[in-house]
Amino acid sequence: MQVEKLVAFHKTIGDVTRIRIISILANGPKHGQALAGILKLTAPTISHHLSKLKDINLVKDRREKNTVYYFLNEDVLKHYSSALPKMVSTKGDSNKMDNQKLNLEHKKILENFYTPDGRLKTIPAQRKKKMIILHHIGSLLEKGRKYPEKELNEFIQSFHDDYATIRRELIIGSIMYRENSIYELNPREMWADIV
Amino acid sequence: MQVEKLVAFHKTIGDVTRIRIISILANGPKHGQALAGILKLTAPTISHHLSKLKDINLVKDRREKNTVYYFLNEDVLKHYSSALPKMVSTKGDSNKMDNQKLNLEHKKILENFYTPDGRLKTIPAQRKKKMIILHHIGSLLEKGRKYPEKELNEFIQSFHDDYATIRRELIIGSIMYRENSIYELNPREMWADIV
DNA sequence: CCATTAATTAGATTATTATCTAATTAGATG
DNA sequence: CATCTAATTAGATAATAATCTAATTAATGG
Repeated sequence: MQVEKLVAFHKTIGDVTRIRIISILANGPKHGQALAGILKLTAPTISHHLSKLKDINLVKDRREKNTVYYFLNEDVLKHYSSALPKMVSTKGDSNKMDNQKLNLEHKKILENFYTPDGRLKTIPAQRKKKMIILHHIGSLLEKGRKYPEKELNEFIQSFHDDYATIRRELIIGSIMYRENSIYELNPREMWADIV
Repeated sequence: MQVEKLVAFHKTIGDVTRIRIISILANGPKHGQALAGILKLTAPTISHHLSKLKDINLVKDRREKNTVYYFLNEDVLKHYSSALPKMVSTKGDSNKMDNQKLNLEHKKILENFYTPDGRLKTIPAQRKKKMIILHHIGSLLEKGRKYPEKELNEFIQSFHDDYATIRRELIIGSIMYRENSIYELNPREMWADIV
């Protein structure tokens, strides 16, 4: 999924007239004049909106004699509507834990070291616990993305003020690698292209 | 569900920067500076977008010391994302038939009198069949909405050219009622406010 | 070929909005 | 109280887009 398409979908849906058109077409195909009549808009305006809806493949048309019937492609609607919620629950902390059936021990450790706001209380001293935390932080970075050191610092700082230590640990634990002060994560996460 | 809210939701989501913010917040809370750093935008710009996201309740915040943490309200995301697909499958002809376990006889009658495009071939002469067709047309109108006669004509005309007859039949069959040339349907359909 | 009807395109207007800089507010801390 | 940092607000600019009228294209039917 490219972000642009997802954005285009929502941008197209985010208009009262187009939502009304979708709502009408949900009852079955209609031709342009009918839509214009129901919505009290001119034909060119309807044409304009239909063209946008066709751009994202949400509406298809079929000519019959002189008039063109427009109808919904429900698959597109379902596909893009579910994209964001799916992303959030795949990517989000707690849900991901559930998905991966992360064992309770890990769960507890994360809960113990994080405030409810997602900040680290302290950096675990125990190696095992520390690795769990580091992997977790890593899981929140984006695969394939190159992070300048300054940017990585800022990111880590949203968890803990001692970003230097954590940054070093990420390298030592080989969760990230560095090249000319540019940091990158090992591939793990989907949705890399969004952030 | 008011249309305005649904539109506002999609309009808000339909922006690259805001999608990216959502994607970031899917990993857990972040503060404004962090977002600005990651997205390489200024603080006021981030503030602007967060304010829009807060308007639709998709993002909440909590102050901690001097910095404000923003986090996603996933319920809102799921709620509004599912609204349109739900509407389409509830409202759409074939699906509604399935839902209501409309018996095969009705189904056949509807199929016999409708073209695949949703236009009426003829008005059934048999009373029973006529009522099935009329109820079906009524089911495509919106509960609680007042239809001026002209508008109702246009709507009916998208099914059949003889709108006068059908309009009269809708009244006789008490599917609609009229007051000062304003027509209204008996409550039946959800999503009344969209079309 | 001409007339009709439906749909699209062109062009103009108006409204909305994403982004920036500069100024302001709000807390925290020395 | 003075200072620092984070966030918001104000105001400006430039881009996008919704809608209309007028003109054009497409297909049908006599």
